[in-house]
Amino acid sequence: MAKGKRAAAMAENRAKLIRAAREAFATQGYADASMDELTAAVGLTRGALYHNFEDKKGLLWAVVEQIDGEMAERLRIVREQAPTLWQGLLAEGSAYIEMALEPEIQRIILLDGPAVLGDPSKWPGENACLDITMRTIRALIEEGVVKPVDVEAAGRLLNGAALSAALWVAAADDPKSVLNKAVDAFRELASGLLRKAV
Amino acid sequence: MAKGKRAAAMAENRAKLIRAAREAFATQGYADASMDELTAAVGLTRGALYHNFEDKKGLLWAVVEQIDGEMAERLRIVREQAPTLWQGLLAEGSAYIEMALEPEIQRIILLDGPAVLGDPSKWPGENACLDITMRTIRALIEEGVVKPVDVEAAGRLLNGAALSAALWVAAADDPKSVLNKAVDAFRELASGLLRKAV
DNA sequence: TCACTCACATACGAGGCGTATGTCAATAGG
DNA sequence: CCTATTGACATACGCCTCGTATGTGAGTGA
Repeated sequence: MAKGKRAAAMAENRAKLIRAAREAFATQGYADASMDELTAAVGLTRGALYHNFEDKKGLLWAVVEQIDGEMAERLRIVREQAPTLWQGLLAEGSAYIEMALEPEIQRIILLDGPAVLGDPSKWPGENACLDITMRTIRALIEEGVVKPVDVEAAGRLLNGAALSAALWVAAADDPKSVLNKAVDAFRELASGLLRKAV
Repeated sequence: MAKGKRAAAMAENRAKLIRAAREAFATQGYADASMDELTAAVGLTRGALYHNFEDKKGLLWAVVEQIDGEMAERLRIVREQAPTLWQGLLAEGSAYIEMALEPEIQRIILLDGPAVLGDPSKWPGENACLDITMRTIRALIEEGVVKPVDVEAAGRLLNGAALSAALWVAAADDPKSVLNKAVDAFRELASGLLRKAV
């Protein structure tokens, strides 16, 4: 029964490397993160890295997948706690904007990810955040609350608006007041999807 | 009067390097563009590069400034040709989406630029595109066509939506039909800013 | 004509990535 | 219980790239 000993150790090391990579990529950026330092920080060498992952890019893939999954889960919870679908959509947008304030998400998911791995919409897990937004919009159209727009188009543009807002807020000198303006503007834009004005 | 001989040659070489950099950065991406190859392609060495620009990043700055200026000029023309301000705003958005189809703009301005140089809103020239959008929105508010929203917030979110749409279109298998959907959705979202629905 | 400047080339060192090779513990089989 | 094999990881090497320090020759002013 001592069969899983090596597999367990390997999973442990994979997790350690991903944890270290999240830290390094978030603080130094992908390009400036040294694989030697990163692996040494958790008591390993680059040997472990190239054995567990394809290459440096492969490690970024793993990190991105993990963070993306966490974000999707958080958005799901926010949406489900809202009293109506429409308010859920708005809450999702706000939550997304606020999440992008976190340096880890901002740097890895919003900046380096697209630059290194290409268009996020083609990431495996298919950008779980977008998926959730689209599902909500589809339901709202069926409810008759939202105009019969193209679901994917609306979802992507809403996400893009939220993303832009997030980057703006993150770079602002006074994030708090800017955050309010951004969320307000997001709601105004989103209301353009409504069948009739509120 | 043969005073400008060296200065003229220098300006020439600067231009050549920027041209080569636009080509290299657009096709290979910033990280994978070799400065040796890039300079050799125009008959120079890295010596010229580090003399004319601060470093590799400095060359990217120069390229970004040039492209940004061109984009702003194109958007200005589009806006001025529209019959009304509101239609000008929509036309700007569409034009922006279409511009992001160009690999050069997509790769350099939308992907590598933010990742390497940081938040575009803090670029010198202050992101001329955004500036134009904001001016238009301000005018529309004064006309009473648009709700009294925060100008910067609305401008940024609109730009973000357009950018997202552009990346989507660029990565699509069928850019043409996707472009239509994207532009439609953009108009719907933008209409959320209107004082009364159209 | 001569000294000086400066735009650019050349030479050098440091560091990073990817791969080929080595090593030792964990398993499987007899 | 002993041995062979696997596989996870470490070590060592080569190649490339960036940035800088130094060299050089054409242009410039007196």
